Amino acid sequence: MKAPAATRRPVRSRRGTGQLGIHRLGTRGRPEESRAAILKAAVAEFAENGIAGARTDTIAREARVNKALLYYYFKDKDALYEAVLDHVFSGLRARVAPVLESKLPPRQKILEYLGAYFDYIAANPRFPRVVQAEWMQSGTKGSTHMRRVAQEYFRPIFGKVADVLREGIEAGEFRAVNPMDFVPSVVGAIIFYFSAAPLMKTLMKVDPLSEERIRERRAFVLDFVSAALFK
Amino acid sequence: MKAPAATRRPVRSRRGTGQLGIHRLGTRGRPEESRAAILKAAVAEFAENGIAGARTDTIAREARVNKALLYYYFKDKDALYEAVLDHVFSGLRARVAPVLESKLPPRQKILEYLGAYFDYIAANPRFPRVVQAEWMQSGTKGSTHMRRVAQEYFRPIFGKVADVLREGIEAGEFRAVNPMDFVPSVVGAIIFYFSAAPLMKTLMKVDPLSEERIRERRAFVLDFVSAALFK
DNA sequence: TTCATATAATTAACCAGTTAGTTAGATTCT
DNA sequence: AGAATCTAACTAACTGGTTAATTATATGAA
Repeated sequence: MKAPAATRRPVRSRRGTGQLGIHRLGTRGRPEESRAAILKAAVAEFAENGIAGARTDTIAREARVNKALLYYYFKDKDALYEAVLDHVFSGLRARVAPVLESKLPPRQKILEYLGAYFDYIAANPRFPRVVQAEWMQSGTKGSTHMRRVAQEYFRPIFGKVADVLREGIEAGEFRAVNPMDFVPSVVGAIIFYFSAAPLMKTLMKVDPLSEERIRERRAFVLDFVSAALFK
Repeated sequence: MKAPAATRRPVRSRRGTGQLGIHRLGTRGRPEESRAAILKAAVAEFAENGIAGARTDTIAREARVNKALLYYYFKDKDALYEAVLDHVFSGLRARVAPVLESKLPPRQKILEYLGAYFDYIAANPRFPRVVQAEWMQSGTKGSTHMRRVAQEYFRPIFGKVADVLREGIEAGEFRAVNPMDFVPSVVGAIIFYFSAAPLMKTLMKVDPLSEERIRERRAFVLDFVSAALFK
């Protein structure tokens, strides 16, 4: 049976979340905030569930915004993910590039680079997971924006690190390492700790993400790489 | 004209897809093979698309088996994934545990351990991705079998590596490292290279997975860790 | 040897729940 | 008024999982 069509009355304004108090972002909210809230919620959701596992409904709900607004700001789920990637990597580049462009001597430059990298990840421990979600897609599949991200962020940074290494090696300060080996090794060491943290937590007494532990970890990474790279 | 019916010789084994050569797995084929084919296809699919992104239809198709058969052998998608995890980790343990239980002196033992680990991953470069898919789920979510896998595989191996480290440190051969730092660092260095390989491929000339490159990479990892750990 | 029966292996067809994305409009700001 | 921001309600397509039937093999009684 269908309801009498005539009854369809103009809904009027029955707005508000239903919850009181909480001033929602929609309806006259600063659009910047809405967009930012969506992006932030997306980071969390993609990190937690991967690309395919992320739910746009959840992202919208978590951002306290109607799902359609999400599609107002972002073309589709994939574009949203792309925006998340850009957010993550532009942040990383912002911390790391200045160091690599500075005039420090090779030793310090490498150490500062590692430190900056580490600090950025430590401040955003969810990021490695967001990124790994992308790598998984990048096998045979097209993954167009994977390539873009690589070009835009990785290549220049990689190039600069390679330069520093060459410099240090030529100066006789570094052992002869291939950047293609060195970079993924140190990045892997930095990133892996954080992406494995939840798992580690289940089998150690220590909280792997406690402030104190992170300090210790940072010192270890710098020392470990120093010992491995410096002559 | 049709051949005289009398010639109808006992068909014997006409199992075959209709395609020649390829004896299909279905229709009363050796069940072992079917199960194995499903598992193999599942590894590939999970590695490529993550847990949520993996399609049971695709797995079945790729295994040349009806989807219902997949559910005949495995309770559900999650159980299948669990089986994949067991497959991967029991393989790893099989290579690594004997080394750690041997009577080698600490130095060699660590090197052999790293080598065995590396070789296993190198022989199965998809595995890291399968595992990372799981870690992503393990945030706030229950991820019951994550804990199980950690208990069953990681803890014992971790414990043994920690023992070797302690031994080496006490003997004055190793620098004093916390296993909680050392293990994720080296594992990260090993794994990361392979999970990042597709991405690296897009921005280097060299194929990061070529046999020659892998040999080089292996040597690097052993050397790098040696320099960082040994006094 | 032969035929009936049980059981393991396998499949085609289906379905109910989910989810990305849309539509048509409502508010608010300038 | 007009553009920008925002929403409730809706839908087309997909996907995990099920069901009922089918085929092949083994077993055992006659």
